[in-house]
Amino acid sequence: MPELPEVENVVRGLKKNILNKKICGVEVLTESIINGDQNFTQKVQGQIIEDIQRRGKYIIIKLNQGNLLIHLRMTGKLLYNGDKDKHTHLILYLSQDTWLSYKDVRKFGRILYLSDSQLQNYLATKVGLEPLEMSFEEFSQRIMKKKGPIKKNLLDQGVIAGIGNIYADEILFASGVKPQYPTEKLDPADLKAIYENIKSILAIAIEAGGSTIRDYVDSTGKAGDFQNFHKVYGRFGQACVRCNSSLDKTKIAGRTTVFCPDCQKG
DNA sequence: CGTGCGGCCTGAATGC
DNA sequence: TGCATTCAGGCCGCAC
Repeated sequence: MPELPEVENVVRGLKKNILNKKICGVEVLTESIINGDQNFTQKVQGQIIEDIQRRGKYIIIKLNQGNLLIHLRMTGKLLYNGDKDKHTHLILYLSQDTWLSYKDVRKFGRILYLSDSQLQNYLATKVGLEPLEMSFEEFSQRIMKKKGPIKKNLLDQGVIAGIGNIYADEILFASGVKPQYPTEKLDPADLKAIYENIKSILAIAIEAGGSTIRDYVDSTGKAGDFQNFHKVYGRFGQACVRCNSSLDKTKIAGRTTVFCPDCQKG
């Protein structure tokens, strides 16, 4: 499930391979992936790929006119020169006999063509702070406007963009705060710890190539390593690496949540 | 306006 | 063994 570190690795891979290439042809195999946009091919064909950026969990491919806004959701993959199979939904044929394909077993992901103003509007209304760039003041101001379980608010993309289920649990374990701990009760030391761990865990995960749980790979087909360093995600019932207690499990905001009942406060 | 939940999807894992 | 059910979790849209 691609979160910020995985998406960042996809973007880095794409930058090596598709920058400045021309989109010579478009093959739409599954209409729902482009939200049924009947003019998609016409809008994209012939354009040059000028830049590739990440914003939260979104990939933005900047064209000479307009943008592709891509979200991989759970099982989406953008592959450079990848093979075509029954889960391939879109192929962009590029210059120099290369191609970029979109593969997605569950078809949750989306690839939308947006003008510059549409893109700016979309990001401004839906996507919150960029975790690797936010200041402590920005973070604490935003998060303290929220109530309820801290994990729920770390997952809220309108507050901070890019944290999903894996990294939320890992960040809160490292911070010594239970995922269900009420946001409004966090003291300054908790906030500081959570802030620092957001930055450090995401940065380390990026350098490890992200986490591969089932099938995440970057645009060159390479899996990540960070799953080998998870301390709570996927470790329900196993021993806490800090205090040796048995890790507990619950549901928060509809998601499986693993935490240590003894060395996380709350 | 905010909140919570069903729907979207498929394949792997689990239950009987 | 085989069939049915559950689970995985991001985000949208809708009901309240």
